[in-house]
Amino acid sequence: MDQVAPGTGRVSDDPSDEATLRRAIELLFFAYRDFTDDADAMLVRYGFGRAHHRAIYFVGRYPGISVGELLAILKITKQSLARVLSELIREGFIDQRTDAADRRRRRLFLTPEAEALERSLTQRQSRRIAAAFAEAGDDATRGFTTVLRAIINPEDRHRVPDD
Amino acid sequence: MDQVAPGTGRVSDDPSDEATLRRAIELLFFAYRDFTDDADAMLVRYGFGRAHHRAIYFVGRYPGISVGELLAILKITKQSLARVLSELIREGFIDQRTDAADRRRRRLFLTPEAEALERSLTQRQSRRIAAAFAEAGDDATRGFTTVLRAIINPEDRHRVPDD
DNA sequence: TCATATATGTCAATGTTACTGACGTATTTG
DNA sequence: CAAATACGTCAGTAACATTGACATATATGA
Repeated sequence: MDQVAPGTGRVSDDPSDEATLRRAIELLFFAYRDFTDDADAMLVRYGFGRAHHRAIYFVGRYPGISVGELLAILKITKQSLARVLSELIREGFIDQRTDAADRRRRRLFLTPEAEALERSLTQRQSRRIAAAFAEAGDDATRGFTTVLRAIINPEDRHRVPDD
Repeated sequence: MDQVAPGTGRVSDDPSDEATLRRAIELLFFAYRDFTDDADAMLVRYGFGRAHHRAIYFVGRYPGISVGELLAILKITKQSLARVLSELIREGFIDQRTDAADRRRRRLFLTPEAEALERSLTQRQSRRIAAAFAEAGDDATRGFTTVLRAIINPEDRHRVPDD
């Protein structure tokens, strides 16, 4: 195998070799697996899943967001979102208000209860990220941000602040 | 809002403030969304989903892996894996061989067809990662790796090389 | 104004991935 | 031999996603 650089006994640092890329793939898998677990564990108590969480998160992030914009962020189908959204509305987690200017648009808002849940979920995940940042240092943190942004499709990079 | 550091007009770099942590959460979401899309698009042609991909990936990564070890990696239930695995075996993508020493164990291997599929899927995802690494630079790449590893539960960090 | 486009909601049918909990069997190990 | 381990399998359930078609309200451009 060419996984070990000659003489070092470690994975090569050449960022384009296969071992390095596979390592990145695996890091993404394991990190995302554990990262989502933090929230999943809380959501079961509400009968919600990951899709509900994502909707709550982005409605909280962009209060008054329209259904169409939320669809563009989540990249799921209208039906998938509709089910999740109608459950959240029925359970009193999301309010829908017709846009005053363009009355085709429904603007979405979190109820106070949902805001509390969102804060709690985000806090959990933030704790994990903050611990990793502290452990890795500021330099690594900047690198993490830079690479993750570069992984995102160019047309969607504007969705994350600090361009 | 305290999202803007005084005088900079940009998101603060303090890696523990809320805006930075939320940005990290969003980066993870968007990056993982686009990253998995690469493979998902190929898998539909085989009638496979993300779970099949993960099984194929890790059996390819660790030829002869046991069912139990695969479960520990994927962190899904035995039943979920059993369905995926039996489909892959039935379709000729995975071979099962009883371990010679401990005959309770079933060791899993990719068939040549699955190896080809695995390479093709991994290549797609690698291309995205490699492009991001090239764009971000070696320094950022190391930071990315360091932080992602720190996000993973400590007891599972050994699963990714270069400890 | 009229035709077209947009935003949203909703229907039916379907598939993948996941869960819990229980049980059976073969095999290894103390 | 008893207990633990590895694996497979049963039944039932649910979350999350898909495609495609259709309805409605509203906005907008020719």
